[in-house]
Amino acid sequence: MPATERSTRDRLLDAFETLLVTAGSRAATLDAVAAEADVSKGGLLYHFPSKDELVDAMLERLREMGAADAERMAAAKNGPVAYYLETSVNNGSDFDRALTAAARIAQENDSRAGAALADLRDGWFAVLREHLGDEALARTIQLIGDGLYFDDTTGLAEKSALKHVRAVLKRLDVL
Amino acid sequence: MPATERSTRDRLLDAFETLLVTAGSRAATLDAVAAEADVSKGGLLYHFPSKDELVDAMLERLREMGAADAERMAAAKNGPVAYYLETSVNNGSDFDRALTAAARIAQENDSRAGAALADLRDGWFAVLREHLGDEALARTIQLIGDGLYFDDTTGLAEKSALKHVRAVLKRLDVL
DNA sequence: TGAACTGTACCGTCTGGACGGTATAGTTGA
DNA sequence: TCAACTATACCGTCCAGACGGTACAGTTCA
Repeated sequence: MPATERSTRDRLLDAFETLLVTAGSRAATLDAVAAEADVSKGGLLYHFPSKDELVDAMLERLREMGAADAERMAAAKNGPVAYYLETSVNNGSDFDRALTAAARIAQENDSRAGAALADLRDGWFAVLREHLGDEALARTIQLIGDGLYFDDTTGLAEKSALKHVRAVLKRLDVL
Repeated sequence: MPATERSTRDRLLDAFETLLVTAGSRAATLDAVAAEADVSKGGLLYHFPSKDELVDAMLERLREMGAADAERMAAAKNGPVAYYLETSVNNGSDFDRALTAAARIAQENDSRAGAALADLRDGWFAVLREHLGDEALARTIQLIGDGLYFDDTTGLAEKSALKHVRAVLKRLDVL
């Protein structure tokens, strides 16, 4: 196991996420995932004996990334709110991709994915609420973040959205 | 076309939407749609010769509902903002179902569905902006609506979210 | 030391079922 | 009579998953 390269296992999870994000869950077949990762189907099934376990592994990796993100948010230089809003718009990061992939699966009524997303959201909200000391404001900012994220993932993001949000939050003395 | 009952055509579109919303696009097969609507598969294909035309008809019906909704919003008794926020949370209405169904399809990278959703959003934004005379505020409120909608459709809506948003918007003298 | 063996990491093929769509013959009610 | 269906059979394709290999790096032990 050389530490220098991305492992086959990770490459398979990357490929699964990429297909979910760029083409939807219908297109994320085992064959397609294997091809995207340049691995044979047999190789994929060696690492993940079923599609279900592929999903589980993806969500597990997402949870790890989410916990790390909440920590970075709490310690962010310009404060948690600015960090949260900036990271709510899609940067093309691994974390964004994992998040969007999980949302795709959640929409197929997968309770595991729904639970993972809920836990991530709870983590962010805890930081916002702790920092602001104001539940109404924390909830509202979280909704704005959700809106930014939703617009991005549905491909209809308004470029100036973040600028407008900042202007309004300044009126509320939050930024 | 008797006005007293829902036509078979409408029942088929209803069934298609219901399956998309409750089980995701993978589950919305032609067989499943026909069964949900209590129509034979042949009957379904009589009305919609292909799945593509079923999608087109659904989006067309959505656009009609959307235009009517924007009109109601502009003329709402308590103002467009209150109307917009209230209708951003899922009421289980036909319109909500159609909207969510279209979002499901849009996420499978269907450009028709994406365009339909974009047009709906543009309609709402025009009303918000006209009423508020403030682009930053209009964009922010639209983002909050998007957030409310997103949370509902991913099954993790916070019950008190609307109340909190109202409190914050009052501080901004919007409500 | 080196033959026998073990475990890990794959590859390529096959099967059974589901899905979209076609076809066609028959039924029902205005 | 004719539009609006029902019912059933079928076809080609795609997909999840099972299966039987292969390659090869270590380990064991006589």
